[in-house]
Amino acid sequence: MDKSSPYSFFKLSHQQINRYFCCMSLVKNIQKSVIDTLTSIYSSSFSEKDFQVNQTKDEFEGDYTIVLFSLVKSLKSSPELIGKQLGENLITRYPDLFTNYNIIKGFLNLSIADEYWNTLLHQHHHDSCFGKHPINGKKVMVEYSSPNTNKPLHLGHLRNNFLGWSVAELLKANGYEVLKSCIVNDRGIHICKSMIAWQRFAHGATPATTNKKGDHFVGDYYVKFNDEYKKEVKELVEKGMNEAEAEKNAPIMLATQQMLNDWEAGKPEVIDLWKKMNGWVYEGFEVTYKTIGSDFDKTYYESDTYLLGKDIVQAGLDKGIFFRKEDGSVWIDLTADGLDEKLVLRKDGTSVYMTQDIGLAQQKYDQYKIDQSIYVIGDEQNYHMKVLKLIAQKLGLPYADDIYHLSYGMVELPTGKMKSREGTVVDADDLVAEMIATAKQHTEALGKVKDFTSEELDVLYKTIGLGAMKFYLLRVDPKKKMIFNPEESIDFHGFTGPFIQYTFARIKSILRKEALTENSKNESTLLPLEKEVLFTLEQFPSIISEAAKELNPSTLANYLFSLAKTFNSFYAEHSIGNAESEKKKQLRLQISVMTSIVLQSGMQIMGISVPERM
RNA sequence: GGUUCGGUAGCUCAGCUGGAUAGAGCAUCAGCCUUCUAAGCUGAGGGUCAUUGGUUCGAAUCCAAUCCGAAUCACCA
Repeated sequence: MDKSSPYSFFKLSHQQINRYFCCMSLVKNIQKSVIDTLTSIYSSSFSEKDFQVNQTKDEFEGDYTIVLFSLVKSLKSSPELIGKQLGENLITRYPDLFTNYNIIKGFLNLSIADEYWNTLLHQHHHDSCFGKHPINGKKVMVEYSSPNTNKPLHLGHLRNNFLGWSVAELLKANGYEVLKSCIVNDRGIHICKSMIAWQRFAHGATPATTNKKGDHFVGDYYVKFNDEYKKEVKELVEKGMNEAEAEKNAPIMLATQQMLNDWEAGKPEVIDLWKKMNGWVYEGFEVTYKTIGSDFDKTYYESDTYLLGKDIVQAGLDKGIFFRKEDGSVWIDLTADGLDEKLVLRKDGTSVYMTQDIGLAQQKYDQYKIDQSIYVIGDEQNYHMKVLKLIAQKLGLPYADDIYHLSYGMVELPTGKMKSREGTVVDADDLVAEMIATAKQHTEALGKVKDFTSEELDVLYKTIGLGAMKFYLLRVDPKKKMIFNPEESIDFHGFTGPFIQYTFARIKSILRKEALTENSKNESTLLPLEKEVLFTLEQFPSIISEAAKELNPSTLANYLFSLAKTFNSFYAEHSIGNAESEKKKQLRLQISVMTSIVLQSGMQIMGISVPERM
C-alpha cells in the first residue's frame, strides 16, 4: 500500500493561510494564546508541538486541557507552578476566551468564556457554508467504482461507490476542484465468457423478453458459462485428461479464447454482440447508479485504453529503466526496492494491466493537468498500486508522486469472503431494495406520516433506507475490512443514518412551529447542555479538514453521531418552545438551526439526504 | 517463504502524532411519552486493549519478539 500521506497536497498558499486565521478553530486559538503567553513569560520560543491541547474529561471542570508534563523539563519548573503562571496569564490576557482555570496534577483545565460561544452562534447559526473551506485552486481526480461489464454490482462495489463519492465531496468542501472518474472494465476474457454463454444458451432472449435488468441478465450468462465450463472439465477428466490440461482444453474455453482474438481483430459480428451485451449492462448499471447516487464527470472504457502505455514502455526501454528478455517480453527489475521483477509488455508485444494503467494515468494528466490522482481501489491491489507508482517515479513521470491509492478493506460475511461461485455474493440491487422495504416497514409501524402522499412516502423510504445503508458502510475506517451480516438487517437505531436523520427531522418540526425572530447576539449565560452542543458544533470545520486529510468519511460519521446525540440530550432536558424566557427560546432556536445545518451539510458529504419529516 | 495490513466488551466498531478511572452502538436488565416527533432520553452490568519484554514521570497508542487472522508476490484484470 502507498504509505505516503495525502497531506502533501494540503499545502496552503500564503493568502489561504491568512483566510484560515480569520476563522481559526478554537483549538488553534488556544494553541496560539498559550504559545504567546509562554513566550512572554519565559522569554524563549515555543511551538504547538511543545504541549498538547485535549478536551477536558467530563469528571473535571473546564473545556480544554493543556498537558503540562512536556514543558517541565525545558522550563525546569514544576507542572503546578507552570500551570499557575500560565493559567493566571491566559485569563488576564484573553478574558474573551478564558474565564477560569484549575490545575490537577500536570493538567491545566481551561474554561472557555460564554462570550466565545455566543459569538460563534451569532456569526454562524445561519451560515450554510459553515465548515466549508475556501477554494484553493488545486485539482484532484477521484477514480472509483470501476465495474466489470460481466456481472451486476455487489456489496463491495457499494462500499467503493459510497467511499469514492464521499471523498470527492470532502475534498470539494475543503476547496478542491474535483473530477470524479470511472474506468469500466468492458473487455477481456471475462467479458467473452458471458458472450459465449449467451450465444449458446440464450436462444435469442434479451433483458426485454425476459423482463430482467440488463446487468443481471448478462451476469446470469456469466454464471452459466462457469457451470458449463466446470461440466466440460469434469467430463474431460473422466476421460483421463489431467485437470490442468482439461481446464485449458475445455471446448467452451477454447471458443472463448477464439472470441477474444476475434474481438481484438475487430470481427464485426463479435463487436456487434459485445456492443449489444455491454449496452444491456450499461442500462442496468445506470438504474443502480441513479438509485445510489453515484455519478462521474468522466468515464473511461478499458476497450479504449487497453492499448495505451506502449510508447511509455518504449521510452523506458530507451532510458534503460526497463529491459527485454530473450523471449521479447519487457520487464522492470524492482528487487532493489524490495519488490520483484514486473512484466510490462508480453512477449507478443501486447500490454498488460500495469502498462494500461500507466497509459491511463498519463492520459488523465494530459487531459486535465490534475494535481492529485486518487484511486479508490480495494486493498487486494495494494501491491499493484505500489508498483504502478514506483514505475511512474522511476520513469520520472510528472504525476508520479501525485498518485495516491485510497485502499479500502473488503466487505466480508460472517462466513468469510463473498464468493460468486458459492452464491454468497450480496447483490447491490437486492440489498438496496431490502433496505428500502425495511425502512417502509419501520415507518409504517410508527405511523407518524399518515398524511404523506404515496410519492412522498416513496421518497422518504428511499431516503431512510439508503441513508441507513450508506452510513453503515461509511462509518467504518475505510482501511479496515468490515463484516456484514446479511442475517441481521442493518439497524435503524443508535449509531446509524436514520438516528441522525431523525434528529434533523425533529429540529425541523420545531422550526415549523417556532419562529427564530432575533438575529442579534444572545448574551445568555449558557447551561451545560447548551454549551455542549455549541462545543461540538464548533469542531465541524476541523472535522471536515481532518476527514479530508485522511480521506476518511468515518471521521465525519462519528462526529455527526456525537453531535446528534449531544443535541438529543439537550432536547430531552430543555424545552425550546417553552423556554424559561424569550431570550432563552431564541438562543435555543439558534442552536437548533445551526445543528440542523451542520447535520445536513455533513450528511450531504456522505451522500445522505435528510428528511423534513419522518 | 518475502512484503503489507489487522487482533480493544458477547457482536459491530471508535480511540493509535504517548496523558487523568479505555469509549460508543447493538444485545441484556431497570426507568422515562396528558407540553417541542420515544427511529428518542436516563441509568446498570459487561475489558488482563492477542502475549511477552523494552523505552519513560506516564503505554491500548512507540520499539522488539512471539502467537493468531487476512491480502498479495500471474505473460488475469
